[in-house]
Amino acid sequence: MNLPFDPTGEPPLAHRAAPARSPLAAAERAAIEERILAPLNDAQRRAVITTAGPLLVLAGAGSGKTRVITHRIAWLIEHEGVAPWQILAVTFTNKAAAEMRDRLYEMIGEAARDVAMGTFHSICARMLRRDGEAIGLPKGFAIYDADDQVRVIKGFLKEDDLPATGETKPSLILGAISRAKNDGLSPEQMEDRAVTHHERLVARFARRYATELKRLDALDFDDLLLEGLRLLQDAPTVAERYRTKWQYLHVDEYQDTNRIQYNWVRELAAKHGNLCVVGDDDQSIYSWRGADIRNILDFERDWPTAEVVPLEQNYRSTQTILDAAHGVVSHNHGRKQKKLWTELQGGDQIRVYGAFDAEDEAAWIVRRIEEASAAIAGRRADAPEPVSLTGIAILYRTNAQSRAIEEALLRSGIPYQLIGGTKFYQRREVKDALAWLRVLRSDSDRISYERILNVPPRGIGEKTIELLRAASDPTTKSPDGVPYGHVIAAAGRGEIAGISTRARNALAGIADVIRRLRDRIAAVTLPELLDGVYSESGLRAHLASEGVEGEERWANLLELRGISGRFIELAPLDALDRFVEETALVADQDAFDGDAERVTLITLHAAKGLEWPTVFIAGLTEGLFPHSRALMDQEQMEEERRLCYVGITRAKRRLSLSYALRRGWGDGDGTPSRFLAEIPEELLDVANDEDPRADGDTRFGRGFRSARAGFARGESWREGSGTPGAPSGAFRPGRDLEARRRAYGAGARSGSLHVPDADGIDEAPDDDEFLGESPELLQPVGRVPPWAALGRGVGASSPTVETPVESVGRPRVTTPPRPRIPGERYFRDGDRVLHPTFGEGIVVTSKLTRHDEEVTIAFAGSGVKTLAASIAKLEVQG
DNA sequence: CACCTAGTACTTTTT
DNA sequence: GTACTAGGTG
Repeated sequence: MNLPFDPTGEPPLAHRAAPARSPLAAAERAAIEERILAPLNDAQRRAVITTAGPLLVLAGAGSGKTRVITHRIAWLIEHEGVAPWQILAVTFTNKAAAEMRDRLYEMIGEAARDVAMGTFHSICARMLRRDGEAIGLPKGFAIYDADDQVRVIKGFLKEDDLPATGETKPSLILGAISRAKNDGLSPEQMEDRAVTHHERLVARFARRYATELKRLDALDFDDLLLEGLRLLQDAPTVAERYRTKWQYLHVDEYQDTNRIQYNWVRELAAKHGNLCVVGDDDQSIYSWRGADIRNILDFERDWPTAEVVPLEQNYRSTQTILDAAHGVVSHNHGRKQKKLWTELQGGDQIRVYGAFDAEDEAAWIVRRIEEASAAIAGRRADAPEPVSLTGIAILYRTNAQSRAIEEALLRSGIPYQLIGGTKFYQRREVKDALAWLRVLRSDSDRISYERILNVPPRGIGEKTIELLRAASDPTTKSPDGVPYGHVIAAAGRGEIAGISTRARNALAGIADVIRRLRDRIAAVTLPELLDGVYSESGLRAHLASEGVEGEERWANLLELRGISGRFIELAPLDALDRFVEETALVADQDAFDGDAERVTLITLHAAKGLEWPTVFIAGLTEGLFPHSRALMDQEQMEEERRLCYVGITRAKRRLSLSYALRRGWGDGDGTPSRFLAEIPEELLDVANDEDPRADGDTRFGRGFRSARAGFARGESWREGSGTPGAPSGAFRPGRDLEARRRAYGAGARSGSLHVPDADGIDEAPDDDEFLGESPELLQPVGRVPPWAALGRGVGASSPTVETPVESVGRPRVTTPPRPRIPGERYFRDGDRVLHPTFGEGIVVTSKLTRHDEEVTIAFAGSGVKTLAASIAKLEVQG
């Protein structure tokens, strides 16, 4: 999380003139010029010193755009004498903003703190927090995420007795509402334009949704932008203040801005026109979120005096990688013609592997990583360069693909960090705790109240909630409705008929807890407030009685408490506000740690803006990547292609592309992706080219060469041309495929040694032929618990484990307990531990929190868990 | 009212 | 393989 900056505050909003610019001595000036401009090429330099008026920087992948923005800001401050707080930089993620601030800090020191930086969402949120009242917004509005939104819609569906599936699926309705909002349509306009039955239905929901959010004092993500824009349009005094304050505007990833964001920027820049946007039309991958690629394509039309600076020298990748990326993206139409170049001629060929299935694919990736990291230990003389795990990333199209890869990594003991997936702030217990905090700030936030009412279970069920809701809804007596918090207090006093005694007592208890916690807010720190929430809400006791799952959740709550400590310098009420706000706006990517000695697992979308020496892209089959939803649509297909371009250009030195001939449930038919066919063949090193269909097996995709030839002839595949889920019995893969699957497949998973596969084929593999082909494949997997080497560091030899696997979970040796020293970690990386339920595991890492130690453990059968040492009954094994 | 089970439907990407 | 739902039981 990016620590406090106040977009409006220090220095105060009241307009101040820029500090009087004392004329710089010539020598001083020359020194600044040298320091800021010397590291730049000609084009970058031009972008940095062009400070007045509109500027479009067309920055190809890896061409140093972040560097241009930071140097430009440094230039503005040091050379042009602009005050830091007169500069605004909008980035795509909070992480990017934090990084930019760090880099700027290195260049110019303390002044970096005062530059306004953040995402569109976070900047708007803070402006609205401060000035929202000017357009009638409540001071303490809540920010609703996808989960909260779904709850609102589900409430409607319940009222109407409609199913939450099919055409009234909440996410579908919300998607339609969001699109309309981003197109600037009001619910009324939606209704007017609705033609189909479904459009009318969505329009009605949109109207209801808007009314309801207003009543709940809540804004969703779209509202933050819309209201942010409205603030600039409808509150002239406020708008004028911001326009005067922010004299120099920067927008990164401009190709991914939507219409609302575009208008917001235009409003801010209206007066001075000092607007620098940086982007690359080839990297536009968010049209589904309303991003409008025309914003960048038409910039010169919108700002006729704009200067345009193309950055075409790439500093990141080898020529081979750039040629591959260009090979793919040049199949798109309507792009700004450009071709990146690099001084790094040549480079390793791009490896391509056609795997049997997703497990085989993951295993292949793991082997390549092991090979490369063996080079660190100096085991491989021919290794090109040592590789650290920090420098390796595995990219994929959908989050679901991470599972197979995670399992393979876990098995081989390679540490990894997963970006995305189930996010910390979306976990149930974390959201529950945050709901408690939100409730403390607001009487209206019904969604949050309903979240906490029965967590832990207090005998408040659907019926009670219905009564509460009815009491809260507008009536003739109270046309605006009654705030939910008041209703709860009233119900606790027995003023609402029909509520059971049990529920009534529970509600009185909740009202009482809320009252007590509210009294305490101003007097205690945020972590202490959370302690109060945990104990008085009963959350803590509840989790303690929930066994192992409870431990894990409790660990998350401790983590949340730890995070809340970052706001400790602020006044308690502000700290609460900021904490609740920022936890609502954190992005996945914000969790990425670029220094951790771990392999990174990440979606292609989230990988934008990042880079690694070694990159794997997995799942390159038709239907998965390009995704099936793009197969019929030219525009969407082009976006998939840009996504592929983004993926390829993340790699600095080595790139591997892989696909699986057979995938599970419907995500692709196993035909190698057309993107593979679009890369010039001489750049590729095809490790495996089997074509099961040549043997008449239609359960698999075509082989690489056959597919390539097919694409060259203009053939196309549609989803389903393979036959995933074909009737069993037809399954007759070539024996080498079968053997590979056996070596890597189900039988080796998660410590259980032998599971007959789903097809019932359970004959002995033809080991001889198999071993002859690649002897290492049978090695540890399937013979020893695969997780045996966990936590021992990469490149270390796997320890021999004599224990038969059947005995896993039973202690063999018991050693005297290790002394517990306060303030020091008790568990060490690599410790073998025993847990009453999860069985045996290896400590991956642990860290101290204020009152406890959180231990991350890889268990044989249950995966990786983080447990609180004080609660979990963990035994260290000898 | 809470918990369990079995059955069903569904899978993009995210601030 | 999972996430969610409905329906039954305690």
